[in-house]
Amino acid sequence: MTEEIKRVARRHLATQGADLSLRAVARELDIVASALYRYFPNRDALLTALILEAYESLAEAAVAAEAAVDRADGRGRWYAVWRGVRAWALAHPAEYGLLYGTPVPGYSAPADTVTPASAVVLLLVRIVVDADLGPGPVSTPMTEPLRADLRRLIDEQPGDLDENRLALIFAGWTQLFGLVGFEVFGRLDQTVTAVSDYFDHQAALMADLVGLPG
Amino acid sequence: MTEEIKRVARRHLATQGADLSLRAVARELDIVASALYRYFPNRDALLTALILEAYESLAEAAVAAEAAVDRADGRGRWYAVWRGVRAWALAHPAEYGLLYGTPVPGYSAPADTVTPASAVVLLLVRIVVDADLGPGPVSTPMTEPLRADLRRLIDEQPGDLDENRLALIFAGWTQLFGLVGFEVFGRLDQTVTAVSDYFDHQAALMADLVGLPG
DNA sequence: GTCTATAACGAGATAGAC
DNA sequence: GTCTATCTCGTTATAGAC
Repeated sequence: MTEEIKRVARRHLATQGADLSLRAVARELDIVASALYRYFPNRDALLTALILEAYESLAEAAVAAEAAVDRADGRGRWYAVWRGVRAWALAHPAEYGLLYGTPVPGYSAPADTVTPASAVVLLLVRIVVDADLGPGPVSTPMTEPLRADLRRLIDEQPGDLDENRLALIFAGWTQLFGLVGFEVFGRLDQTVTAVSDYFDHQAALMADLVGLPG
Repeated sequence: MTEEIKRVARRHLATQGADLSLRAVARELDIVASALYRYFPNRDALLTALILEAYESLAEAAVAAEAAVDRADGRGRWYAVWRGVRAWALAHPAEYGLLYGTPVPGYSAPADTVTPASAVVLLLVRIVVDADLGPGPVSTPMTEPLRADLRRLIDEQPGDLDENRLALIFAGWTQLFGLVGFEVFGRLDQTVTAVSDYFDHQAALMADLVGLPG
């Protein structure tokens, strides 16, 4: 039954936009709204469940796309993650909005969502680590607090990576979700028409910036 | 009176998150909620007015920040726009969400919002044009449809610019709003603590990528 | 015990009559 | 401008069915 509720709620999100109505979900299940409270203590709990599911779904899509590429082809893996994230977002725009759009008013994400939220960027990090590029170029000096932040993140991960390279990966990560957000939220509509080409081209630009050979 | 309503609504957006309650606005104005319909046909019309105002406010902030820098200092002007956009977004998070977050369900932005929405990217373009960098590096080949898109955009603008350079500027533009979105929507919270330093560093990385000297 | 329905509260957007 | 009425919503207390 919990699964059934989530399934319907997910579909409502997909068709109706960010508004999720408990009453509408219950109506479709031929159930009264208050009956939902047997399965979820409140609306936020249902939202949290949907958010966690969405993070996992996105991560699965990205991992699956990336896994289909030859391990030695770092640039191919990079492109695969980018395209995988974009394809998932276009197929699940409302869920994408839930994850990366305006936070739901009055809703604060529990701490459990931090780990699944970082799956994609970790994938990008792994690709670059596998490429074994050596220390990154010191294009711009870092302040000490920033360097400490990045070192801390590097220490949590296996493999060889320095702060400069990580900053470049983060640029790629921000670019990826910035671009997908622009497209999903319609902010590209009157500007670029060849969106797929544009996306691929930007993916290549950022792969260059990160230093992936190819 | 219309101005009064907008003023109060803007303040409500700023303090209360994305939820805009007509009743709350009316309550504060000591009138009844339905009286608002004398000035705005519905909630969406009020939203449209707020969105247009927000675009203008953001553009003004960016222009003002950029105007304070020596015309010859391209990199300084680039940084000023980035910091100006970030400062505005942090000061007006709900309005930022209105402009760049999840689209309001059932609300579609009228065409009037296209021009004010492009003010910031035009500012970035102008800075790069003023730097007179010559043709950009052909880092990655473009498809013909993409090249046509970019040429069309270039033709709408004065100055000397080629497609490759414009693609790099767009990367900077996406990066800027991706980064600001991450911060405003709290997606950076458990990752980077020295956010200002991180932001400045990314601004420098993208200025390098675009080719601004300094 | 476990689930569901009924009814209610307070909040909201909106339409129409005055 | 107001007031009233109708619709939505999340949520809870309570009562009843299996």
